[in-house]
Amino acid sequence: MAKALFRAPTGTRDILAPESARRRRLVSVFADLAERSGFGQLESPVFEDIGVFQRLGAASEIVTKELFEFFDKGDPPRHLALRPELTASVCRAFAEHRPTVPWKIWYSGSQFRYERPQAGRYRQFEQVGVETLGTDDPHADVEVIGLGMRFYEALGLKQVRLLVNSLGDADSRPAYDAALAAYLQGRRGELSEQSRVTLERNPLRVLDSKRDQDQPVIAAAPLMVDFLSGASAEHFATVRDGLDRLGAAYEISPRLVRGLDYYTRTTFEFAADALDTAQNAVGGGGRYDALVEELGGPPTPGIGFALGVDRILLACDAEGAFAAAPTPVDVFVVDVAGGASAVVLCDRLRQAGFGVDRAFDGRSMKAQMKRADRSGATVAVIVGPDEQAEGTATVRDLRPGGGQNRVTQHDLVPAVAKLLEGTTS
RNA sequence: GUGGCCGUAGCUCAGUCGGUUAGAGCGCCGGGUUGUGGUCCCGGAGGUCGGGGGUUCGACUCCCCUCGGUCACCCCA
Repeated sequence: MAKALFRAPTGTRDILAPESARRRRLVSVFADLAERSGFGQLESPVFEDIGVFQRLGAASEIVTKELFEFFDKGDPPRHLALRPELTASVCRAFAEHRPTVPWKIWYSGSQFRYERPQAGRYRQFEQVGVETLGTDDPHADVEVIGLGMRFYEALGLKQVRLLVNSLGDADSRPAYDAALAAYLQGRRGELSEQSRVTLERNPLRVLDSKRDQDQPVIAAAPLMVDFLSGASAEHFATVRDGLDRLGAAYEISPRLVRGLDYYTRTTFEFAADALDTAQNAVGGGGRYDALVEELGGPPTPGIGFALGVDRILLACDAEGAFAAAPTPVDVFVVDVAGGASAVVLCDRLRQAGFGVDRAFDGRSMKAQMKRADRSGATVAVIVGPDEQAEGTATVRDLRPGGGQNRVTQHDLVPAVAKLLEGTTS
C-alpha cells in the first residue's frame, strides 16, 4: 500500500460526502432565511490588505498573532492577509462602494486564524453571517439577533442559549473602563499571571478569563450596565423589549465582552449547551458603530453576527439534529454487454431529469447489481447481450418484492418515470 | 505560544512479561454452474505498527527526538 505523501495542513481538513452536502444544505437554509429577510449576498475576497484587519484593534489576538499573512509578487510587494473574520471586509466594501443605507448583507465562507486546533476550532473554518450597516435603530439589532435565533430553530437545534449585553457607547464606555481598570488594579495580586498581562493591554478582556483563580475577582467587578449613558441604556432597553416581543428567551450576561475590540453597545452570543467542549459558542456578534469610519468611510453604525458552521454542525451532532444523509440516485444502469449502451442510456435518463449512476470496468452482473443496491437507486436498468441485440432494456424495481420487465429503449424514460412515481428525488 | 493524552489495514480497535509468518469486525474485491442486488456461506487483496535515532541477542512493545491527531489554557465561530 502506497503511503500518502501529503496530508491536509494542520487545522484544515477535507470534507467528504455526505458531510459536504450537509454543509451545503446548512448554508442554503441560512441563505433562504436571510434573503427572505431582505439581506443580499456579499461575496468578498478571501484575502485583503492587512491594514483592513489591523483596524480591528491592536489588542485583539486575532490580528496580533493569529493572522495568516503574506506578500504578493507586486513591486513593491503588497502586504496581504487571509481574512480572519468577515465584518472588517464588509465594512471595507461599504467604504469602497458607498451603497445606499440601510445596507443589509449576508455572507458565507471560509476564514483563517493561526491557532492551535481543538474541538470546534480549526485554522480554516466557515461562518455564515449578516450585517446591517447605516442604521443604529435598536430594532435593527433585534432583527439581526432574531434572524440568528430562527436559523438555529430551522436546523432543529433546541439547546442554544442567547446571551446579550451592552458595552455602552462613547459616552459611557470610558468611565466604565476606568472604573474597571481601577478595580482590577486594586485586586491585581489575586489575579492569575496571564490576567495581569491582559490587564495592561485591555482590562475589559480580563472578564473573559476562564481560569478559576480569576473568578472571585471577576464576580465582584463593576458592571457595564451600571455605567450606561442615558442613550445607551435606552438603546439596550429597546433591544430587550424587541426580543421579548419575538418571544426570544435570552439572558442578560453583564460580563459578556467578546474578543473583537470594535464592539459598541449591543453584544450577544449564542451558546450551544449540547456541546460539552470549551468551544461552545456557536455564534456571536454585536454593534460596531465606529468601524466603517476607521476604514475610511463615512460615520456609519453597524450591527451583525457571524455563526460558526463547523461548531453548529457539532451541536447538531450532539442533539441529533439536521443529520447528514447520502444523496441516492434514482436509477442505476447495469450494462453487461460492453458498457456502450450504458453511456447512452445514462445520458438519456439524466437529460430526462433523473439521478443516474453506473458501474465501470466491465464488472460481472452480480457485482454491478451490488453496486446498484448500494447506490440507493430505486430502479435498475439492465442491458445484457439479449437486450442489446433487440434494442431493449430490462427495468427492474429494486425495492423489496419489486419485479422487472423488458421495454424498448425508446420507452425507457416513461417506464422508469412510472416506477419512480411518488418517490421523492 | 504552553501543558495532558494518543498514533497498529480504508474505518473502529485487539496484540500477554520485549520473543517465531502482526490479528478481528466493518468496508472493499472475487466466488457460491447457465445473465440479477439486499440475508447467508466461502475465498482474496490490503500494514516497512506515523517518521528518525537509541537500548537489546531480539522492539508494535522500553527511552529520546520529530511529525501528526486530540483535549485544555489562551483566543474565539
